[in-house]
Amino acid sequence: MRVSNLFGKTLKEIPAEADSISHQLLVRAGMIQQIAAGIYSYFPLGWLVLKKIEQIIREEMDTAGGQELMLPAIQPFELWEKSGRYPSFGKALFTTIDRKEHKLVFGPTHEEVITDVVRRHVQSYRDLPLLLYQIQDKFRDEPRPRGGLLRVREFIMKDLYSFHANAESLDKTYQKMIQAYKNVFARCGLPSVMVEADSGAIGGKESHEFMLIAETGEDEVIYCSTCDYAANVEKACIAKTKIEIKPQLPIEEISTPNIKTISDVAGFVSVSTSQTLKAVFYSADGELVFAVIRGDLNINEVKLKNLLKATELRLATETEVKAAGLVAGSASPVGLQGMKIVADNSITIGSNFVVGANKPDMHLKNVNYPRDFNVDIIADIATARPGDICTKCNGELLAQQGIEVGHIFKLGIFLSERLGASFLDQDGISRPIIMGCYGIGVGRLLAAAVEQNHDEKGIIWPLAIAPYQIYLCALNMDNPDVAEAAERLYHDLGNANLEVLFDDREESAGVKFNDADLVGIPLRLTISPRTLKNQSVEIKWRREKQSELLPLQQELTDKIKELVSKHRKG
RNA sequence: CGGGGUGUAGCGCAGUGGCUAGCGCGCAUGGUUUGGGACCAUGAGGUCGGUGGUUCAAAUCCACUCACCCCGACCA
Repeated sequence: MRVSNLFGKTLKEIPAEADSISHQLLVRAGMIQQIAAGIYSYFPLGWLVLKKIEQIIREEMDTAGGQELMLPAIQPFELWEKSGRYPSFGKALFTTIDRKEHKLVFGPTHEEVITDVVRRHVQSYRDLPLLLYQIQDKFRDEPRPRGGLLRVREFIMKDLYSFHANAESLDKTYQKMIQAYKNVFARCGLPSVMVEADSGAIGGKESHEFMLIAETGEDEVIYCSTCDYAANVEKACIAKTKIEIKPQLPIEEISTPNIKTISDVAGFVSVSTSQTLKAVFYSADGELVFAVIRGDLNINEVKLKNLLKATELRLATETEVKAAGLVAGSASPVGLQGMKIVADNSITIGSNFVVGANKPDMHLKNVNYPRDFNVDIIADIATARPGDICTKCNGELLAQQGIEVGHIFKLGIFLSERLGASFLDQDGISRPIIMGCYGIGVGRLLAAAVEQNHDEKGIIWPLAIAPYQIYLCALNMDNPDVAEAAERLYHDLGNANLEVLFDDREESAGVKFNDADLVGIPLRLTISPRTLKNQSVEIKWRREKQSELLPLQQELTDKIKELVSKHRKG
């Protein structure tokens, strides 16, 4: 492709709307353009990258036994009523009504449709297992799209759905997909980490996410400094520090004027925060819930939400708290009635706690569970933090920001049961099909690649997903010798099946070099009167500072081809 | 949905009631340049987000409204 013909212009200035690095660079490089909040067009350079990522994904899915198909973007709302997932998607589910007043959904994902497809075609265990995938546009009416391509409403996603006669078969495929995902990210040249994950609205039991580590990531990854444990903070478990259990002392009421926070209370009574209990109030689908946890820990709202099987969980408002007769800052599970109490299991690790007294400016000392209060549910609802202890090996946990680019789930049978997808087993008994699903956000992966690979000049594409492998930069195109040598090289490189973006514009060297750096093509070749004087071309990798001269001769294209393939392997 | 912000040329911005709405980038034409975003000259390009109001007079003041961005809520 010649730059003089390429659709899409580079920009010198940072677009006002773009905040994240990847958004700024992708717009400045002329790769994407926003048309509405969270809705983008892909221009040729951006689309080329996307197609390369898609191709790598396709090859890995095919290798893993997947078959690609295409599913409708618009789906009947009834499918979502049947699956029962309508409430958990809530307003993100984008619906419309056709001329016959029939309610339709723009697919936010395709489990419902694919299950319906499979339901009609699978009758026997002999038809299983089955791995079907699609790469296409989906739409979620996100409350707040942000960060350019990092969180959009219309997005391209690869989803593979697997169908099984038994759990072993699902396990086998799940492992295969883990390997396929690792291959995909490795082949893209993007280091990834796999972490244990919460399965969220999608449902299901076991679930893992694939993250690209980047400072700007929205997700927090907790990982162990010594073993291989890694989990999304939403899911991560910690070994709660043991505290010596002392003989239980009688409860004592103490005056604590104007003392509300845990650290103030602990300081006032001269105990560590781990000898206090913290109370937090939530509204779970409208019901007030009293959550209690040891004072040195924080509540993990995702764990709490899952535990309560709540669709909506938020902190209770001040008004709601007052109306329930609770005293913020001095609340206590002791003597509390008329509301659900959920406790973190840390309240059993410790003794003689300091808690609120349910009276203003008063606290209680020496409170012990279960001697002094009862709870409705006791479970792990604590948030992991860096510095906490790993449950697997007692190592120290650390945290990093990551961008979620893939998520895989063992769905089980809840969808196939609800949608009536069953098969006859060897004994002629009808059973629900066991399912798994495996997604990759293709556009987000592209953006995450930029977040991970850039410098102050622009993007630095990994070779495997770069829109072109080579940026051929001809300086002084009005010089016939330059023009001729550049045209010949462009032609030869093309014949050697190298992907070349040929900057044939009559622009100054600075403009061309800056554009080359901005667009981020891995290898730059420069031809100019200066290089021709030496019968050579200049060659420079985008990631490196140094350039070198290669002699302009017959073997040049072979030499470049070799460099490119060596770079790809290295 | 709550809080904050921004809408003026393709892009980035200036313009707080008064003449024909400006500047930079980009674009067009001509010329001089030519290894890290060159220079000179000339030129094209505007429903000032929209609607309604106040006024002799509105990009500018008021009301409503729409869009976009940021923080939070939310989020495979």
